[in-house]
Amino acid sequence: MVKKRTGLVEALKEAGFRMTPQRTAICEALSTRFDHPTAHSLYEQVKAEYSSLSLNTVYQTLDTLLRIGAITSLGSAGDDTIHFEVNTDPHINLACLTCHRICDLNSTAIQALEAEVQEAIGSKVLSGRVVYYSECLEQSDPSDCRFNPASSNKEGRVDE
Amino acid sequence: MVKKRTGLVEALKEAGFRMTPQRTAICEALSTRFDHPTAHSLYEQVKAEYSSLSLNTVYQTLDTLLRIGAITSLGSAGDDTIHFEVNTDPHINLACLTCHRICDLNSTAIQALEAEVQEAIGSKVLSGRVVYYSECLEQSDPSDCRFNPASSNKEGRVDE
DNA sequence: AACCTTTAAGGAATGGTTCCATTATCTAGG
DNA sequence: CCTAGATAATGGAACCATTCCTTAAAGGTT
Repeated sequence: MVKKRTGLVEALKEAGFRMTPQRTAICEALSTRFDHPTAHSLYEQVKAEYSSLSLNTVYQTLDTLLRIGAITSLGSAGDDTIHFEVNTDPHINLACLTCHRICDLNSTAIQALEAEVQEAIGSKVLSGRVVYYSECLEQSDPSDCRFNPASSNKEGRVDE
Repeated sequence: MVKKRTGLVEALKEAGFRMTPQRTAICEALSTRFDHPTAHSLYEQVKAEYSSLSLNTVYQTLDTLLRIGAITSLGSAGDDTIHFEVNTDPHINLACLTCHRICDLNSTAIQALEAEVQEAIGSKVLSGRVVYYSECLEQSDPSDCRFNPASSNKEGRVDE
């Protein structure tokens, strides 16, 4: 049972940003794939639809979404590129340092964690990254990730 | 009451790595400062002692320490450079997106979090990053970070 | 002390991300 | 509708943290 996300487009509009076909397409792409995309992978995906799309536009849109808190940044998964998180529900991320995929892990403890943070600082928490690193495989075939939902975690989701 | 850290030098030796003056100096530098240094800031610090030190050596040593789990990587604090964590006790990191400093926050919930991770995956957890982002200041003077231990958190430690 | 292997140094290369100038596009106001 | 003013997209150049490569310089072992 995959939860439908609140629209990124709506979030941009509410924050007072102009809507353009590119932004709409990027938001669509973000909301349809349940992985942890990089700027480049999004670019490739949306460029299929808008051949004139600039990589720069993807970076700008991601930055805008970050600033309004609609997405978060998870940093690198051992591949020196930034992975983004579209699922804003509090959860743990498991990153594999071999295949560089990240999957979500539901957590009950993380609510308490965020409460601790909120209490410790006066100002508002803008975003958070909770990532644990491991090796999901002995072999190096990414299609066989041991973090895969099929093997250990019904609700986990795997990305590239 | 600051806890004395287990030696990084010893960890390297135990892992079978050769000791060199440079590595020793870098480990010393890491263990004496209680912040979340970047490769460059370590380089500047140790270069004062070893003028011939190469930035490359710092990167290599940090990578080695990462691989044996003696330190962890926290990623960027909004400044597009990697900050390292020398305190391997489980804790929360608070990063300020204005002044790019990170401080530690003791947490009780984080033990439960790591237990959840350990249970979810079969393989060993290599490292983790638990970072929350906020703005510590209205004004932009880094010396006045609201995350500063003096103001809110006795055990917090602030870095650049 | 000699040998083999690991490490340091220096500099060049890489590549993700950002910056800049120009052109196109959106939205509000007339 | 049309126009004006502001925001966004594009393309390409620039940036800079990090990595790669090659050579010279130690470690540590027999």
